Amino acid sequence: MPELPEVQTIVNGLNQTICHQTIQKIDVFNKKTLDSQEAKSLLNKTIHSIIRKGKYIILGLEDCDLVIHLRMTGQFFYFPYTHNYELGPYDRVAFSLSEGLLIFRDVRRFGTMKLCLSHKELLKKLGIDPLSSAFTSDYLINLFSHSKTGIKSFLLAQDKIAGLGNIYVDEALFLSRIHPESRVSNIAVESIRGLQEAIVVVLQKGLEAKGTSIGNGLGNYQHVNGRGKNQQTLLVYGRSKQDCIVCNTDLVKTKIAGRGTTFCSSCQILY
DNA sequence: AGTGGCCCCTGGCGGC
DNA sequence: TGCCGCCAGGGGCCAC
Repeated sequence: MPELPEVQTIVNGLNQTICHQTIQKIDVFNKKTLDSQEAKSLLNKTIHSIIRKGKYIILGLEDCDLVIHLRMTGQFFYFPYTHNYELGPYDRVAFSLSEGLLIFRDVRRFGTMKLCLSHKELLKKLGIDPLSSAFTSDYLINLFSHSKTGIKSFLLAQDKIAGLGNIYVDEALFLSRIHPESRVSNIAVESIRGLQEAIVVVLQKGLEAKGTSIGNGLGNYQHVNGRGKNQQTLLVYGRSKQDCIVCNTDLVKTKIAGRGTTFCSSCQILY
């Protein structure tokens, strides 16, 4: 389940491997992942940059952008031609680059690749990047004052803050001691400041651990060079019925805003 | 504006 | 053991 730290880790890995290489051939094994006409027009183009916007990966080509979303199970792997690679059943797109093979693997086939002149038009609805310097507590307080929705759905909405997903939202709400069923307009200003700090802390911690790799199953997040380590130090996500690390109460799992949500009913205050 | 539900998709797992 | 049905979930879309 790639969120901001996972996508950024993948982008970092791609920058170390495929930047400045030219796309010589593309094999599309799943039509919904990448349109075959769009694939054709990518041929002989050089990858000049790889950046992240929210949870999107943008390959900057000479005169266009390839905008990629991994959704749930999208993964990238890179194999230099000195390494013999045999295609697997979940490989959806294979890019033959000048020096190696870039594989897009996606078990559930939710992932998408779209070609456009510039990513700016396609991604214009994305909200603020939570790791940018503009993401301050005053910014968040202002955002909250214009909304009456629940905090869980607010933090998951990519048009407000771009990059948070279910794992880091649950972690940040626990750290800032805010109950996930709280209404944003009711949350005390001091708690919003705490939440802003908590969001940055959980994302940076995830980034340092190279992301969260849950389980060993097919399609679970990996970066270009292996698994992340953040799953080892999660405070609430995936820990329902286990002890809260602060007060020893059993953590609760419910469904809020359509998402599985784990929290401590004792530590986290309902506003 | 907000909310809830459906859809996409498939492996994994709990329950019977 | 074997099978059924549900769950995971990002985001787009639709109805209310």
